[in-house]
Amino acid sequence: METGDTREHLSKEVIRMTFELTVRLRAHLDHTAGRLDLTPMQARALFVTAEPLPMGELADQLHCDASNITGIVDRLESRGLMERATDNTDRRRRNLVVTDEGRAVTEQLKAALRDGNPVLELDDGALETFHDLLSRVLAARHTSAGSCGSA
Amino acid sequence: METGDTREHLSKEVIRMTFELTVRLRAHLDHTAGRLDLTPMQARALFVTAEPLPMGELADQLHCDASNITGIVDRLESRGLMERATDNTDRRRRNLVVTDEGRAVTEQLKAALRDGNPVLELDDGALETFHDLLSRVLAARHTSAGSCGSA
DNA sequence: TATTGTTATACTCTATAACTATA
DNA sequence: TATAGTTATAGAGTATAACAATA
Repeated sequence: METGDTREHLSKEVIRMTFELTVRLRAHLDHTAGRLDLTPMQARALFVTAEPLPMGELADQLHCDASNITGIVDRLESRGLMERATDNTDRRRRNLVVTDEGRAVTEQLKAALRDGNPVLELDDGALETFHDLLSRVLAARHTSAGSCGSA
Repeated sequence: METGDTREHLSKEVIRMTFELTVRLRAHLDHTAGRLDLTPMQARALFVTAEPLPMGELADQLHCDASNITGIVDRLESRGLMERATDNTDRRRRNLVVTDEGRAVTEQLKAALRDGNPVLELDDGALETFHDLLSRVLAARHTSAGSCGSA
């Protein structure tokens, strides 16, 4: 058996499993968000907006077009979970700020996300190893098709 | 420092990172699918339908309501990538079968999914460890909110 | 009576393009 | 002229409920 074949086989398996993990974690997030009366995108927006940030940056972090953010934030704002603050240094910008209620919901979301998360079934040692591997994977720069670039 | 605190801290970090990984892999899948003129759900349907399977089972695997499958399969069928076959043992069922062209597209998809996948940046040893950990995570049964159960 | 898949409905997400207001 | 955000639009995903065909 050649090393290339092993790597090839291993890669295919890992691709399949990361796909499966992604599907499962996505279902977990969607379900958890639903229990808090949040759509998946609303939950992700809250999750990501720890510090005030302009709308375009939220679009980047959520990997979607800026035009979508308007509606998503509209709905969060109408529920009092988020607000648009004006930026005095550049009055085109609207800085998104999570309200107190929004922060409370976000904390509920994070707690609920821990319950039933399959990753946390791992014992301490394995969890630590998993942590290290994730750090390395996430540290790697996006290569060809990482983000929604044109190319 | 107590063990519980370490575990707690580690858990939070791992949750945050799996969330980030999920977002990134999802963007990667969506972008890759788009390059093959597939919507994300169409890509997932093809990915999952290696063996013929009834529509309800596809709904389960895709974690969505059965009513959505009709439209998704309609569009795949109109492109000649998938077909509805009648099941002679139970004529209510329609078994989904990927056509030759559908299989070709699926192979393209899988190959494209490997390119630029951040997980494959890992070296052989780390990849193997990651493989083992994923196996353990995926083997764990869904607990509270794993699937879209009522509860 | 229960199950498989469809249809109808209403809402959300999605990208594209054209627009406003700032810079 | 370029950028941040909005609006309009059309297509796709989403769950719910009511329905047909079959079991």
